[in-house]
Amino acid sequence: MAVVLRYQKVKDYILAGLEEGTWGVGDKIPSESELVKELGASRMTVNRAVREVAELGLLERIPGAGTFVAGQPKAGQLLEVKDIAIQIRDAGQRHSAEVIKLESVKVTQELAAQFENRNLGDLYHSVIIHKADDVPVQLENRYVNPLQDPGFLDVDFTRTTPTERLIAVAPLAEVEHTVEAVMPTATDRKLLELDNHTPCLLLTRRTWSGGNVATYVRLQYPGQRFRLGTRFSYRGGDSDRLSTFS
Amino acid sequence: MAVVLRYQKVKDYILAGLEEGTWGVGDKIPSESELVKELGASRMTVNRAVREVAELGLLERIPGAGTFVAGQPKAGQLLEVKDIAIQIRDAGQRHSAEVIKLESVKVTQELAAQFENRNLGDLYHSVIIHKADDVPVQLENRYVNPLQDPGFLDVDFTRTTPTERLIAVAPLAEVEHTVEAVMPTATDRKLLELDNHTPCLLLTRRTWSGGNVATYVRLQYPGQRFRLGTRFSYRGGDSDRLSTFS
DNA sequence: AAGTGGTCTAGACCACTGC
DNA sequence: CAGTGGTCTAGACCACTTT
Repeated sequence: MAVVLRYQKVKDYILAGLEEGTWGVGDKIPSESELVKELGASRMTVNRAVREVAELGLLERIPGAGTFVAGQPKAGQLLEVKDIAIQIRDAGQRHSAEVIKLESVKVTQELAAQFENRNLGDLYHSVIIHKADDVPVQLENRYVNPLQDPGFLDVDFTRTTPTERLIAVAPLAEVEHTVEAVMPTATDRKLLELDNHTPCLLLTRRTWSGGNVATYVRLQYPGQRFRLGTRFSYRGGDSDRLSTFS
Repeated sequence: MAVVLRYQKVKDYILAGLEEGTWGVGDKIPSESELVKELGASRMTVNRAVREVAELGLLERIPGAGTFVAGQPKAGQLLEVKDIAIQIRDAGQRHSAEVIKLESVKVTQELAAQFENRNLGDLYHSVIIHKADDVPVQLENRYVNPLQDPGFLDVDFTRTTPTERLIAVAPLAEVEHTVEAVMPTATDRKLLELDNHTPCLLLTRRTWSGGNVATYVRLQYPGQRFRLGTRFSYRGGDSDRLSTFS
């Protein structure tokens, strides 16, 4: 028999009540001291349990007043974006990369905006096609702040990925993500070996390190060959990634 | 002066060390008892701090061995999907809904698969266009398990959203999300008032309640008018949603 | 004034790892 | 074996809300 953790028991008690509708949206659930009495755990333990359920977005805690069932729970985190090479290998396929560009470029107005107008000199620019079993699945278009990684242009990106490189070099402090649907440009279409009618998932990411924008990336995934997703359970806690190639 | 919480101080100490590169990827950070000595907090407090940083994906804890700097931190949660009506209102726009269909339908083979083969009778089906200031921004195509909400067909969805309704009726236990890029069908294109060349973001969601699939939804967002995103800071903890209409 | 959540402490026992 | 993280307790003080 598996030993059941005490704070997990308390969490289960609350989650069961929520699922069975013992308390409806907006209702007040038992206070910490009541749960201490009912369940025989210490207050620290009860507090941790309730705090963790609240972090899922299922409860709202109001100091001085009580703990209430939340109306609009977080839908659960979606799209945990991992390094593409790892994603491909996790799916049991062979990752390979083709370096299209690896160069220093002048800062355009758009790039200056993305990098928040710091008076930087040139930027490093890389364009890489990532393939799963020789089929293109991601077009990576990346701009890197040279201050964060002066040696970026000398790396062999058929052997390592820019993501891997930058994590080792510049520990990140902040991340911004955006997802949208786009039609690829003619050049991008050729690189991804697509026909005229296939839309792409465009994932844009900016990362900060030491107060500066470290990198600005545009990741394009062919709509037909790639899907991102998550399955999330409020009970188990751990979510499965469903990043799938189809 | 803001009072600094003790566990927050410990978190900041660790995060600062990670950001400044005091410890590199794979390195062992000070043990809990060392941090207790260095920072003068109790072990419970230190434990909470380290645990929370580890939950961000920045550290890996190995019982008996130590705490180590993780190689591939989670990129941060992306796309917190909220009810469309709230998203639109948060953006300062007026939400309106047009109900295209609200009916009972026979179960097709594809639907049976999505609902995991339970021998259900018919399913409820709704098609709704959500508009921001009278511009269509989401096409919601939803199937509902009648067992979860027998009264679904009688609701006036120009006044409330299906999401809002179902949260009140069927507390959810599990959520699955998928995102991909697609070209809308001719009918969908008309409903969304789009031209021939605009791709859509397709967000598919299934929710479970009491062991059964409660609802299966396909949400289509015109690529040009909608983007989803998040900005996430490891320090502050709270992330900003960037769901934007453009 | 009573109740609530938010935090913190100084101990404790356990299972596990590494030497 | 000593060190590590994982958990738990029984107190405590505080600021706040509700009555």
